Amino acid sequence: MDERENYCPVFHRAVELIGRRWNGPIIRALLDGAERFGEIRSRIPGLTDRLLAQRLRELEREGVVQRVTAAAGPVPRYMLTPKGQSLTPVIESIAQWAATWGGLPDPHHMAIRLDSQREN
Amino acid sequence: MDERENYCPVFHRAVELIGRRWNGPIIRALLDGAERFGEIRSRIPGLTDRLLAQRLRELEREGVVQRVTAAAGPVPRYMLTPKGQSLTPVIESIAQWAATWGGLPDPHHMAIRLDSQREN
DNA sequence: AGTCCTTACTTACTCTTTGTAAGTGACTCT
DNA sequence: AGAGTCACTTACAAAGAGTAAGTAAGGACT
Repeated sequence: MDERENYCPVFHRAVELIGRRWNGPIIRALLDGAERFGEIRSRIPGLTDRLLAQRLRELEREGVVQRVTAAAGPVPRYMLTPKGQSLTPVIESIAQWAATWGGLPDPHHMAIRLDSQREN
Repeated sequence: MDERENYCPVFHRAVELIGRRWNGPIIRALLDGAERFGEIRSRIPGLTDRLLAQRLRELEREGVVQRVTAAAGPVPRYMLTPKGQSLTPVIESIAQWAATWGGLPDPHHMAIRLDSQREN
């Protein structure tokens, strides 16, 4: 009785890549111009070295991020590939949704908290 | 030296809610018209009862999903709240991205697989 | 030149979240 | 009444994430 009419593994893979813990904020930091390891980390409270290193490697394997070690400066830089940059509309639509529905646990509390948080 | 210029906890929360394991496909199934527990589960290969029940409860707490138990039919139905329905553009932008960059591990293989998968 | 410091990781260990599998109670169908 | 489905729940093992400490490479200071 299996009715997987419109299930899409490609979508599934994408949403779990983007949504995997810390990946959203990491991609966002990169889109916002962060390039160095410590720069990304310092923009994301709670994110540790271990996980950042791991996530960057994964994103690199997925072709979203590129690690660049310039001959001159031995400090590695991270940047988004075209595939990574094309996530802009995704990040923006999430930011938009978050801005609208922000920190509202459930509809009953909507009115109460409408004025608290509000930036993107 | 902490430069959290434009970090946004509301965004962080949103991206981890949407991207949490199984949540993307679950929301998509609901947007596509699935209403019953087993209906959702059968559309998402790999998703088990345990996790679906847990995710639905969480999404309910977040005000994204509403569980409706009609007096007549004791079979519960699930539906998206307005907050949940407004995730449409997010899901669509991810589907769009997935359709374009589908299952491409890295840019080098782009050309090779351009014609394989392609639906949303 | 040597020591001190920062940066970008890695490793070891613990705790939480998932996956797997097997129930359970409510209703339905025959 | 008995068997089957449906919507969960419970128990346990495996995987992932958090915490903390360590390390190699490069620069700055003296």
